[in-house]
Amino acid sequence: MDTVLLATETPPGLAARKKERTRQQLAEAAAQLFYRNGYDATTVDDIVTAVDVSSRTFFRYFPTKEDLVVALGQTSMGSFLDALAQRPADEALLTSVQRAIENSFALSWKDTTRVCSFLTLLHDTPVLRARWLEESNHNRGLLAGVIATRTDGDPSGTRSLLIAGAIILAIDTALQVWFDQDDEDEIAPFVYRALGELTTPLLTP
Amino acid sequence: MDTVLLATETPPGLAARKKERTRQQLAEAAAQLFYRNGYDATTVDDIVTAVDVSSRTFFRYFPTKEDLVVALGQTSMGSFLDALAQRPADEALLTSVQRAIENSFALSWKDTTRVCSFLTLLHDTPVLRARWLEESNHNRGLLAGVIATRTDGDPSGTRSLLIAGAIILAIDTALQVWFDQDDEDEIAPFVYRALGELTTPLLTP
DNA sequence: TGCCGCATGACAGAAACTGTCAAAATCGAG
DNA sequence: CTCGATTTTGACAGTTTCTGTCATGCGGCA
Repeated sequence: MDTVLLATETPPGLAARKKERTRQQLAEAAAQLFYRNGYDATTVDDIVTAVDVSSRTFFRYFPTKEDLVVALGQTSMGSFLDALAQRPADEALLTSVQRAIENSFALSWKDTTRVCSFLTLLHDTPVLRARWLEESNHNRGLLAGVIATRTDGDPSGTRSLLIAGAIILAIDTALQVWFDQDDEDEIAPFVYRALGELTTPLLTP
Repeated sequence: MDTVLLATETPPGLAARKKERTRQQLAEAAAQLFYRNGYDATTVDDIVTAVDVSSRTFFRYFPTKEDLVVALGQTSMGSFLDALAQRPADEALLTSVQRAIENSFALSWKDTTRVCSFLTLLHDTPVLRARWLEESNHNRGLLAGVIATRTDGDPSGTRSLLIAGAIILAIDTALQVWFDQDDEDEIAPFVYRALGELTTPLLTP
């Protein structure tokens, strides 16, 4: 059954490579057009013309035009969740989160100009902001699951959802603050500072 | 200049009343159709047919089909912000928020079936969830402004945004938890409980 | 080489919008 | 009440996103 793969360079066949290549081309062409002309002003037709595929093919790769942007912003949330899940459960959650970030998001955040371009796109395209928030909302559910296993609590209980939401919130807020005062500082410190705020009560009784 | 208005019953002219009436009719017809058939399955044509106006007119009242749902969910966020702004600045923020809620959201939350219908709509229509989150995100900015004036901090500083975000987060989470275990309990206690959680650190260092 | 499967392209069409312009209703003044 | 100005509406054409369908063709495999 299993063929021995020594040259794992390109495990899948030629067709699969071509497919992945087309996907990348679409994403890249779209990114350039979006950053140059804006999201709304860029039609799917513009994108497929640049890559020379049919518009029907585009929608086979990306269910909607918005999904294309989600793919662009694909920070490594999956890696983050994996990394977090593998931290020891008795470690302080803040520490676990920081360590997990170092092995996942931190890499994407190195490319500040890329992050800046992406945040600009979100900044002045309400529909994309909405889509991204929905993505964050989805991730919140996943994160709540991981957190619940650490405290063997209810993944859909108030506490888990609140903590997960707060972590996502801190990250998003940090990115926004970093973006607003756009010196070319590193992003990570902003995030760690925002996460640090969560160790103090947000409301005083 | 000013004509003396004794019968302030209907200050604006006949046209304005008619306009408002059409708006209400559109909203109500849409609500029924959405709740009955779902959001996606309901076309703008269905809605305008029910009210007997042209589809072009619909888009003069609501920029998009989504905005119609936002109007349906119009909880009194404006009232909440006003009420909060008028609380004494030296009062504990949690208390201020609770009092402000009592005079704004609490009223809308009385109609649990209505809230339930709306949350159901959000639950199984991703695009509406996204839109609603964007709305929440906008409100977060406004709330951060009010909070900043109390602590004379920076409205777009990390702390203000974080606190505002956490409050919105607590409310949304409470609504979701209430919705998931749908006994016909009152909503307010869920919200107050979630807000109470914010008085303890969400992360331990 | 020759067959199979899947990706692609070329349609046609639904549905959400938008611009434009003429008809109709409302309003304000005489 | 009438007339003209302003506003609201409807009709129409057009763009854009997105979907179903079906025939063509390329890559994979014997």
